[in-house]
Amino acid sequence: MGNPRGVRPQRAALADLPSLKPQPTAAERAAEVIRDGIFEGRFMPGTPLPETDLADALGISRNTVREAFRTLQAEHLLDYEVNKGVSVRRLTPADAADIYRIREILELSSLDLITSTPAELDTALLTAAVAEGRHAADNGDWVAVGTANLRFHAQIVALQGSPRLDEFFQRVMTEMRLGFLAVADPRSLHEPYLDLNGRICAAVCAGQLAEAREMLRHYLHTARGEIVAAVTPA
Amino acid sequence: MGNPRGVRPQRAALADLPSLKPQPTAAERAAEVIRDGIFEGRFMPGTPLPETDLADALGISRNTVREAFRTLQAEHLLDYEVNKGVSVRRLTPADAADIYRIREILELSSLDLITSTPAELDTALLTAAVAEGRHAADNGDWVAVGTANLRFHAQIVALQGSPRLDEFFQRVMTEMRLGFLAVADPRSLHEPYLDLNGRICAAVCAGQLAEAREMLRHYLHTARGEIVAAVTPA
DNA sequence: GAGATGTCGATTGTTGAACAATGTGGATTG
DNA sequence: CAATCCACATTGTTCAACAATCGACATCTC
Repeated sequence: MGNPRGVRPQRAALADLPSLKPQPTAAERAAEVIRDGIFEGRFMPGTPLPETDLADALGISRNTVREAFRTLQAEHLLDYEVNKGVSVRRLTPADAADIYRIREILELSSLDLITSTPAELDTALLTAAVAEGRHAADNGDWVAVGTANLRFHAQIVALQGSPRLDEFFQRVMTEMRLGFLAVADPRSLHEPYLDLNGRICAAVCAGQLAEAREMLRHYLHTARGEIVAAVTPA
Repeated sequence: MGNPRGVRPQRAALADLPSLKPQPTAAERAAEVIRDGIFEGRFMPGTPLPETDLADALGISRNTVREAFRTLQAEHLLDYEVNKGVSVRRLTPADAADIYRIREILELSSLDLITSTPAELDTALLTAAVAEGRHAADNGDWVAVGTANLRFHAQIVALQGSPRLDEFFQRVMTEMRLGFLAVADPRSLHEPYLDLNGRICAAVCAGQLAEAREMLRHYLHTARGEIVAAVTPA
C-alpha cells in the first residue's frame, strides 16, 4: 500500500461507491408485504390476521409481527380491537365520504396550484399510469386497472412535489382500494374511467388545466356515489 | 328476570350506560405519553431514546417499548436508524419548507372552502386556542404559547370537519413543534403572532374570510423564513 | 504522532417460551 | 329458547437469551 505523496487511484474509486442502504428489519419487510398486498387488492376487507398465522407464514416471530401491525395500524390499513387482534380495514360509508372529500381538496388544489408550463411539468408517471391501466384492461385484469387508477390519482397530487403530502395521499389511496373491493363488479366500476383518465392526463399535459379540473371534479363526484353505496351494509 | 311482554325498566336504564372504552394497551399509552411530550415541547430534537431506559422509566418491557416506537415512527415523530435506535425527530430545512408548503395548501384551502355562515361555524375551539395563548403569555410560558399557536392553526383545518385531514394535520403540527424548538428565543418567535391570531380569529368569526386568508397567508410566509433559518445547521 | 486496525462493552434485532386476561364457540341446563 | 358454564384459542406482556452491529478506546505501524 505504500503510495508516496500524490493521487491514490484506488482510493478515488472507493469514494464513488454508492453507500449501500441499511438492510431493512424483519418488521419493516413484513409491514411492506402486507401493505403492498392491500394496495394491490389481494386482501379482502375484514379478513382477520391472527398473529400466529402471520408469524408462521412470514417465518418470523410473533413479537416481530406485532411490530409490523403497529406500523400498519398507524397507517390506518388495519382495524384493531384490544384482545381481538387486527383485520384488514373495512371502510364505513363515513370513511368513504371522508376520503372523497380529501381527494377533492387535494387533487383539485394540486391542479389549481400548477404554475409552471406543461413542458417543465413531470408528467411521465402520470401518462405511465394511464398506459398501465389500458394494458391491464387488455388483459382483463380489472383489479390491476384499479391499481393503475389509484396510481394515476396519486400522481396528480404528486405534481405538487411535497413528500409529506405524497405519503399521506398514497395512504389514502390505499384505503381507497379497500373501497374498490367492496364493489361487486370491478369492471363496470373502472372501465368508464379508463378513457376519462386518459383525457384528464392529455388536458394536463396540454396545459388545459381548467378542463382537466372540471373532468376531475365530475369524476370524483360520480365515483363517490358508487363507492359510498358499495360500502353501505345491506 | 321473568318480565312478560312490555318495557323492562331496569334494562332500559342499562341501555343508556355509555359503553366504556376498551382500556388501551401499554404500547398505546406509552406512545401517547411520548407523543404528548413532543407536542408540548418537552423533548429536544435529537434526544436519543434507548429502549432499555424507556422500558425502565415507563415500567414496561422492551418489546412493548418497541411497539410504541413503531407507532410513533409511522407518525414521523422519531428518527430511526437500523441498529442505532430512535431519537426525537430533528427537522431538516427541507422538512420545514415542506411543512409550510402543506400548511399553505391546507390552511388556506380550509378558509376558501367555507360556505356556511359565521353563525353555524364551530369557532369555539378557535377562540379557545387564542385565549389559551394569551393566558400562557401572561404567565410568561412561551413554550405553552407555542402549543396554543399550534392548536389554533390545527383548528383552522379542523373547520373542514374531515377526521383524516385533522389527524394528518395534527401530526404535521407536532412536527412543527420540533421546528419551534430549534428557535433560540421562543418569546421573540411567538409574541408577534399572539395578536395576529386574535385578528385572524375575529375575521373568521365575522365572516371576513378574504381578510383572514390574507393575514394567514402573510403569517405563513414570514414564519416559514424564521423556522427554515432556525433549523439550518450553522 | 497520525492513521489504520483490533478489541470490548453497550445497544439493537429477533426469537422462543411462558403466563394471565380476554374472547369464542359449543355443550349443558332449566 | 335463553341463559349459563366450560374448554379452547388468541391476545397482551414479560423475560431471558443470543447474534449482529455500533461506538469508543486501546494498540499497532510507519
